[in-house]
Amino acid sequence: MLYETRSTKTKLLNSAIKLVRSRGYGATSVDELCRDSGVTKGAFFHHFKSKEDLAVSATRHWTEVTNMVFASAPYHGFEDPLDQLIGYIDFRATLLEGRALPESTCLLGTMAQEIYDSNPAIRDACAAGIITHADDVAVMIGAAKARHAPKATWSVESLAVHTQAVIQGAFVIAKAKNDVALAADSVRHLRRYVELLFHFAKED
Amino acid sequence: MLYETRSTKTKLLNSAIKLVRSRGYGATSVDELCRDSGVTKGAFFHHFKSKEDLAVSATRHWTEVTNMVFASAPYHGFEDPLDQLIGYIDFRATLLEGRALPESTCLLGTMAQEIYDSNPAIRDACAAGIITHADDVAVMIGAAKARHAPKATWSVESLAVHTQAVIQGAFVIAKAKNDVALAADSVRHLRRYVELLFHFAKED
DNA sequence: GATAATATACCAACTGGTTGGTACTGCTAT
DNA sequence: ATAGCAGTACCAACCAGTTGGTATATTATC
Repeated sequence: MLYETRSTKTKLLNSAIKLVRSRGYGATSVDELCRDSGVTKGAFFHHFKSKEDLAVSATRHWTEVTNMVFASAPYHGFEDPLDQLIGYIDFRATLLEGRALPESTCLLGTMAQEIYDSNPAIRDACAAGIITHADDVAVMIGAAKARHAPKATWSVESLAVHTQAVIQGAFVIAKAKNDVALAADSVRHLRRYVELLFHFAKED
Repeated sequence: MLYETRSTKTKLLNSAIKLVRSRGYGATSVDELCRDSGVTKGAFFHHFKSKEDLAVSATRHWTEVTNMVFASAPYHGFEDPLDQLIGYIDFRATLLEGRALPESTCLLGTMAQEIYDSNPAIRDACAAGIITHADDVAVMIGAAKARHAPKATWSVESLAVHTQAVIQGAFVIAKAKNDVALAADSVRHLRRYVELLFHFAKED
């Protein structure tokens, strides 16, 4: 086909992810988006009814892409769910290695932080993406708890959400100090927390 | 005095804190700032040479105000630095109670997330504020470590920064899900982490 | 299987409104 | 009276979104 509707749309979605991750939503203009993806403004508004619509679609696109990254990650190979969980955390740490800040951080957290009070549609789309991921983590945590810490009092869901909070917070600190290494530091603390949580449960 | 230069300036700073915390930096216009604080545009640019200048001043103002809040917090009364540290974390949790989201979250984290790649001046001002606070926490952690866990391998500074990362991340998640309670949840996990870290150190 | 009708993809120019910032004027305290 | 403060009017640049139109693709009709 000569009219590449799929590629025009994905080009815009990828530009949105790229630009919003470094400038934020508000500071990314439709014109910039068009320039970056080599698409005209007419084409933009043919595919998306508004800038907000693009943002919502971009969160979905982001969720799909990242889901694939995690689906093919090595930690799924471990038999013990606790090993999987620790493996997941380590995998998150490797995602921070040798990458520049804007390529390391999370689109969803960046946008949510900025628009949570003024744009419910985007905010909810971000929340959905984060929760989808947290639920995947919760499955590992649930299985690990059932096997290694059945009597522990902490909740599976709460710990899963906490893992995401730590990662999001690590990005904020890394951005403020302009240093990705700080994010890896916090992920290491998260790893230790999970280890302590299970190590401790095994003792009694 | 009739020309209240101090109050005009502080009115603008307070409006900046209020509006930026809910809309973000980019989406907060100079006109809105003026409207909210009942100040004219001429007065605005008399006191601040640019919108960016206001933002940098606002981070300093924010740091001063929050420093005073923490300085007068109850946890300083404890003799044992570990009690102080746990008390600090609990105090952070109480700051989340019964407050709406925009009044609970951190100006510095919100701004840093948004402008880190496009506005170094504001970014550095945010980092400075966060680090100032992390350093205060590091003092407690250092004293607690010296008394209760002198042989522990984790670094005082790294843990201090991590406490701030967790709190920042808690805000991001709370914003995405539009629920302050989620932030308190993560702060509780942070408390447990610190407890485990010290409890564990005491055992060997 | 040619043709007409319709739907989709795209484009450049433009619109009304907003942006951060400026120029200039007037007020008020000392 | 003069220096610092506040008010009004304004600007060029930019914003998201619309316009009227063309080019390509798909489908319906014969």
